Amino acid sequence: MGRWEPNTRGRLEQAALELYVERGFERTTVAEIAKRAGLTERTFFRHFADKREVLFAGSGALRDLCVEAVAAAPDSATPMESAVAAFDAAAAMFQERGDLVRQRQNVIAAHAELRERELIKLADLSAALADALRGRGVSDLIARLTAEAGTAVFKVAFQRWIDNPGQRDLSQLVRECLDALGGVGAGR
Amino acid sequence: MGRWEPNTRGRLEQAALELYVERGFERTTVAEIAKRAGLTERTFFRHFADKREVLFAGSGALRDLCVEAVAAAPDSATPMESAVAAFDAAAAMFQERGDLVRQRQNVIAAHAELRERELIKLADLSAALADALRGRGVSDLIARLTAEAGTAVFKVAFQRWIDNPGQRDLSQLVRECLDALGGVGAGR
DNA sequence: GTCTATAGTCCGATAGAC
DNA sequence: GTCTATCGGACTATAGAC
Repeated sequence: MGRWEPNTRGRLEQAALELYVERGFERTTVAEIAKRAGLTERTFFRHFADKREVLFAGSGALRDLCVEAVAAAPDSATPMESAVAAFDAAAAMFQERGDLVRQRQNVIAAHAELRERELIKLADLSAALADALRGRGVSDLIARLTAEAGTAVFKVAFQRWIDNPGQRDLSQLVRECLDALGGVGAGR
Repeated sequence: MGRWEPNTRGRLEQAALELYVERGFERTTVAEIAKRAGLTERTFFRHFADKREVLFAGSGALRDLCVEAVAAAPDSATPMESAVAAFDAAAAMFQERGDLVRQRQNVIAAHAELRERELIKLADLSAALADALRGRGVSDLIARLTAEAGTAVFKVAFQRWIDNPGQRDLSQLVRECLDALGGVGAGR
């Protein structure tokens, strides 16, 4: 038991999300977030590189989860099947924290700066997936294409999941989108 | 002939790119850009929303070009064929300004902030393509999937084009990537 | 065109854990 | 002693308000 309250990062994350929801992202200062968490501005920046990053604290863990799912896919799996295993893992994580994810997504959708950050996190995920696929012996070109196209499909499925709350399972939506893309003919 | 030198925007764009190349994006201040263009800081911000945006001045025109290409595709074209027409138009534009595009891409690749901005411009392009496809009577789901997956393919092709200068035509690379993705089985 | 708030960095100080 | 986490103040540049 130390001098400080435990779980500094978590408190900052929660305070930030609350304030972003209450007053909007732009009308919230870092000083206010820190104050609500019982800390100072300076401490916020020790934990998060900038005001946006605090909303994406879980993205590293999500990426690791996806990479592990690709690595754990059976040898017989095609590149796209391996990628789908990753998205299933991601979908399960989102499904679990449904309300929190939706609240967070509302904030992100309302601010271009946050959408930018979200997109680069997705690009990081895609790069990590491509790496994982190369680790399975997939060629560089196919690894990149599978990761990018898979991420694109996931993006569409996720958006549908957000827009239609409680209608369908996210991983089911991913499969439907993938089938639809196959039907449209990626190579035609 | 007015009181001011002509082509204010263009001069700011050129000064910015030069300085970003010479000293790096972060080590360049807006005041320096304005000074080199013979203008004031204030004028810079009247033309560009922020320090990043000056590198993406052409993105609106590129998006329009792509949208027009989709609209101009023959009625018999599949959604993906229409999207490919858009990417062909984009490829021609990039091919034409090869050196400038590479210089600009070097700067972007070196700075996360700029990659973020690039990604949102690509997302805007994808959204515009989806809109154009819906305008052709394509369903919302297929329009989004085609636009997102097509953009994903273009991203990979563009990266290869940047990494291997002068080897192959960009539009040819797009086709090769699309074929490779079709081969890997988007829907399997 | 001037003024100002805020983001974000840098330096150092401090206080506990080990 | 070392390591790590918080805090304080001064500072620059961006970006928006007036």
